[in-house]
Amino acid sequence: MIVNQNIVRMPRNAKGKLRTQVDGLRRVLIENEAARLFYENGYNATSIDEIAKELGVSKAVVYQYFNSKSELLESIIRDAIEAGGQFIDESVDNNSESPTQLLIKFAQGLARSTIETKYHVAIYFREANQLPPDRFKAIQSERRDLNHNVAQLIERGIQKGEFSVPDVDVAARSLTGMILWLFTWYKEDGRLEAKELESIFATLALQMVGVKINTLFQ
Amino acid sequence: MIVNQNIVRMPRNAKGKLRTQVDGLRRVLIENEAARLFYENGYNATSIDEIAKELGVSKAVVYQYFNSKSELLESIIRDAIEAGGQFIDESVDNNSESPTQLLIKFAQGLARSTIETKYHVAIYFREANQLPPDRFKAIQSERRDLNHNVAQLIERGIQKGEFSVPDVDVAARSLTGMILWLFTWYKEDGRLEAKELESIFATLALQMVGVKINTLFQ
DNA sequence: TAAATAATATACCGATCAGTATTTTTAATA
DNA sequence: TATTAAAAATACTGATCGGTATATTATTTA
Repeated sequence: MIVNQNIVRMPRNAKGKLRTQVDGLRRVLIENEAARLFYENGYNATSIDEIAKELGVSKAVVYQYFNSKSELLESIIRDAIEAGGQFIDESVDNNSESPTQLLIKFAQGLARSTIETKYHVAIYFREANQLPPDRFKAIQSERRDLNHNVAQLIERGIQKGEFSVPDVDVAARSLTGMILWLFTWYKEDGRLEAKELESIFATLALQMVGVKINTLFQ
Repeated sequence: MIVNQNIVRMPRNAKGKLRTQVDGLRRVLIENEAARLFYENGYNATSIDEIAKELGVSKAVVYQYFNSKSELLESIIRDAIEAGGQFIDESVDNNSESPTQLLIKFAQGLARSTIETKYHVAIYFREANQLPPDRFKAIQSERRDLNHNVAQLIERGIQKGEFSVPDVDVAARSLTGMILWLFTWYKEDGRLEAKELESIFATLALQMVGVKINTLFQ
């Protein structure tokens, strides 16, 4: 969630529902600013003071919403996983569409999500091991699940005679990797629009899993 | 260069050629230990004292071989780029082999190199922006060159009617990205041998660039 | 074996920073 | 307007660390 607005002082009369909304908004603003700074300067090289200063507040405010620096990091990483994971989750229980159709949706969705949450994704892959060991392990297992689901999609495509790959697991990792790789090179002001990139990745994904052209129009 | 040996005290009678060799070996040993620790704990979270301690020496020894912590980081990153870049360099001036053959060699070579220098590659992508700005820019431009060369190879494949991709530049980035992605998941004790992985990536690469099966046997 | 010096270890300095305790400011309300 | 308490700023602490200056150890050689 990107909100183009400065953080404001919390009004004392914010009660009940309004209180919850204001709290939620401020939490998001803090997290997004932290994400920007972690992305640009690195997690360890960014101080809480710096984040607060960018928001025009003191670090006491940051500590009202996050109990520690690592909690802030974990929140950013969880957002990245959730944003990227939703598209494969949607396909895993979908039996009405063909694996080819589901793969197209997945590639497009993951590309779009990676572009939209580029900072979060980059921080996930660069800084996840800065989390406390138990939190890091929790994150890792969620990632395995995601990969498992992509592999399952490819597997079904093979069974239906639509796909052909030399190794399902490596193909699944390569597929997600090639799209997530966007976070290392995507620039807002680049040659291609997000929409065009989505379409390009869908095609590359289909080619990678060896889709038979004739199944596209059957 | 991985050397399975502890760092030793520099003998005072090491002169001339021997001196150079001992110096070189110790430099490599320090760099590799630093790479392991940077990989596992992060650049900023690793102290020079820690690196020295792992090697059984004091940090004064580290500072004999590297003038600063960032110089150590730059050396690791340069090694990663050189290791990965050599395979595309080899193909760029090669006109005797077909783009298909060159792509196979590139995919295999990059996969092998990524596996062998996994720590270095990971550090490159995670920590490069911790370098001083001018050093970081120098590194970035070398990476652009690599991508340019891969794009050129794909371009030639298209001209010869062997490949077909929706966008040359995105295909080039996706190709290298999918293979480099290995650094995020490859484990020494995994299901597949390095040799098998090389072969799998060669096939996935060919499929990704839409190689026509008939050109493989023509 | 003593002098000399290369190699290395130790001690130290200044700066940074996460997290917390204390003080100040703000604004609702009586 | 005075009181009160929530919200935020400020001040502070203990620990870490890059880099350097000084001290110590080892080894060659006279």
